[in-house]
Amino acid sequence: MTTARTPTRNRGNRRTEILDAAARLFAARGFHGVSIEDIGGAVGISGPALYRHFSGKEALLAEMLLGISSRLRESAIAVVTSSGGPGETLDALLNTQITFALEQPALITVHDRELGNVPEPARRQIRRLQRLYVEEWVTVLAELHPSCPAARLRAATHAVFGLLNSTPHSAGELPPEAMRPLLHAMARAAVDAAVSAR
Amino acid sequence: MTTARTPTRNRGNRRTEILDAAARLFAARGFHGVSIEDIGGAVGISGPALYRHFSGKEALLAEMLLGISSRLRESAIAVVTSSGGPGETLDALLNTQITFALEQPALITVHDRELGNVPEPARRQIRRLQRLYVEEWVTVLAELHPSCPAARLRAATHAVFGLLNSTPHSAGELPPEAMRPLLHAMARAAVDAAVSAR
DNA sequence: GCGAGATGTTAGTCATCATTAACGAAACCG
DNA sequence: CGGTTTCGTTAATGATGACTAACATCTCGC
Repeated sequence: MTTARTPTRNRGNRRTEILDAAARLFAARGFHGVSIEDIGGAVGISGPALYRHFSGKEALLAEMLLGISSRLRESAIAVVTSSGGPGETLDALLNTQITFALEQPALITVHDRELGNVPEPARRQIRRLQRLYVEEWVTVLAELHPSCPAARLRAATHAVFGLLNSTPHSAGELPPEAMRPLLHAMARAAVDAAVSAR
Repeated sequence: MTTARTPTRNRGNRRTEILDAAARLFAARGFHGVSIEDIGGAVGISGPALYRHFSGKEALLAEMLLGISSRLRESAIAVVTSSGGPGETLDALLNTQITFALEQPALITVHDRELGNVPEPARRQIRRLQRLYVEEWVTVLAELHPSCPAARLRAATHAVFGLLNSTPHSAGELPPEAMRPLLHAMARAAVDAAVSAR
């Protein structure tokens, strides 16, 4: 069984290793504040070796953001198609977003800062995925309160994302086991307040 | 009345004009994504003329962030020292932060993204002001619910900032007159949920 | 009117950086 | 084994960009 080992040593691992390191660096210093040399150094190879894995720095960023957007959207679809009432679905959406925010703060940071540095073919696609993700939330919220105008629901959704994605700022204040229920309670209360018209 | 005109033409206006333009550019493309030439161009002068007003690009950023942090903190102090019960004080804090977030989205964006690019003498001072601003909030929240541990209050405060500072993302979804009460209601509900122990 | 300071300008300079070139070595395929 | 692919390496190369120098101009105080 020759395929039992690793086909061509570690195929694909280097790519994701690079993407992870780059995400951390981009989150800390911004896309233009990180050099190709920095990224290579972070994974033990040096400089232009990156071009064996990515066609360029912008392509690397594009793949990173595309990956994040797709994963978020896919998890939202999984949640929405499976569960029961809109209240439970909302809680499940909150949970997946909270998990993501707590486990991948660097990706969260990069995701909402660096879209402007993605070149045009990919940028549109990322925006599309982000929009679709928001619409999953808006749909659930609309079921929960049909009389609320969609624009208000969209604004509320963005505000909740802001709340949940604050984790990079409050890093270390509380352990994740305490952070998770706190964020859930706050977000749920915020949503309910947004949706109860005034 | 020679002083009725403008002393030395427009003393000080150029500086703030530059700071405003730079804030917009930094918010859009990040500190390293904006050149000195870009900033000069945005105010009608070209390139190295900036060095007549600031000692360098980093000094410009430092002054920008220092200004933001000071203004936020001063407004918080004004609110806290003036008003009545903790509930009213919290609402007043929310209102000033919402005003800032709605009127100066670029400053909000730069404020929580670019601290890492400020050189060391100033960075410490900015961090100090940010911490003090958070502590104003925490103090008010503690009055509102003394049994809640301070770490939880701090985490909740950061989460509320994330919610309120989401305005750059939801730009255009709702007019500011609708955005303001929505943000207030959501934030207040989130705070109350955070503070009611579980 | 005139020297000074404030405010610009354009033309270097010197780093940094993304990207390419040219070249090596290990692993796999036959 | 021999050859090809994969994954690295260390030099260029070419742009870009922060900052400095040398040189106007304009206003103001006198």
